[in-house]
Amino acid sequence: MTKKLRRSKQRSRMLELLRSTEQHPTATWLYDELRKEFPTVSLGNVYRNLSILVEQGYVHKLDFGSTFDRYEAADGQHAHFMCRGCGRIYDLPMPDLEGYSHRRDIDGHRLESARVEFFGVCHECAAETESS
Amino acid sequence: MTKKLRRSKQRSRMLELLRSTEQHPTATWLYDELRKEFPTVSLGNVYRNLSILVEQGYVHKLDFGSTFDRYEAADGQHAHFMCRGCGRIYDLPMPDLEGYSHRRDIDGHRLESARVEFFGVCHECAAETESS
DNA sequence: GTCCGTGCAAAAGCTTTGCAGCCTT
DNA sequence: AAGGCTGCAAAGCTTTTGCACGGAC
Repeated sequence: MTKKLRRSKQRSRMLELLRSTEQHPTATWLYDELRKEFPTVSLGNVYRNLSILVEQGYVHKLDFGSTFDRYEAADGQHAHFMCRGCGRIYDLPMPDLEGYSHRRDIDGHRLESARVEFFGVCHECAAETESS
Repeated sequence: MTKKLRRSKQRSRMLELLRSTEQHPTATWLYDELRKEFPTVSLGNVYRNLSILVEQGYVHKLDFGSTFDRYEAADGQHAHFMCRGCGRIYDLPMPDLEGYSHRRDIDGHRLESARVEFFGVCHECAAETESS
C-alpha cells in the first residue's frame, strides 16, 4: 500500500517554482533556486521530491521513459509507442500533425524535425496482466 | 575541418545490427551482440561509434536532446519545441494527431498519453547567428 | 608512413540510496 | 509517539575521454 505523505516546505516550494516558471527546469536548476531559501537543501532530496511529485501527477518528467539512450537505424519518419510495462518500443506510422510536419517554421522558430511518442501498455503486457 | 573516416568492421557491423533489428537497442545491447563476434570490443568504442553513426545520419538517437532530465508542472497537454542552439524548450499548442489523442488504443496497445516534440533552431538563436 | 580506430582503464556526470536525526501530523 | 522528510555521503549507472598500440589507406 501507498505511504501516507506529509507536507514539507521544500517540496511545496518546489512545486511552486515549477508552476511559476516558463522554463522546463533540470533538477540542478531547482536545486540552485531552492538553496536560496533553504541553504542546506540537498540535491538528493530534490530528486527524491521530484519523483514524489511525478508520482502524484503534479509534475511531468520530460525524459524518454528509461535511463539509457536508445538508438535506431535511420530509415524514414515514424512515431513510437512505448510500453511502460516491458519497456519495449514499437514503431507506428507518423501521424500528420495538422500539416506541421511540412511547415518550415513554428512560432518563428525554424523547424527541422518532429517526434511523436505514445505511451501506454502494449498488447502483450495487457494480455499477461489479464491472464494472471 | 572534419576528420576523414575510415571503415571498421566493428562500426559496419553495428549499423547492420541496428538495421536488422525491430528493437530500438541500448548501447549495452549492441555491446553484448557485438561481443559475440568481436569478443574484445569495448563499451567505450560502442559509444564512440554510435556517436559517429549519428553524426553521419545513419542512426537516430532517441534521447531527449540533453543528458539530464527536465521537469514541468503538469498543467494540461501541449507540445514542445526544443532549440538545438541554446537548449531552451518552448511550449506549443498540442496538434490533433489525426484524432489519435482521443483514441483508447493503437495497434492493439492501450494508449495512455502522447507526446509531440519539435526540434530546430529557435527565433533568438536564429537572430544571433544572422547578426554575427 | 600516416593517422584513424581500438581496447583498456579511469573519470565524469546525473541519479539513487542507506542512515541517523528532525519535523509534521 | 510514529513515521515520513531531510541532509550527508557513498554508491550506481550510463556515457565520455586519455593513452598507447594495431590496422586501414
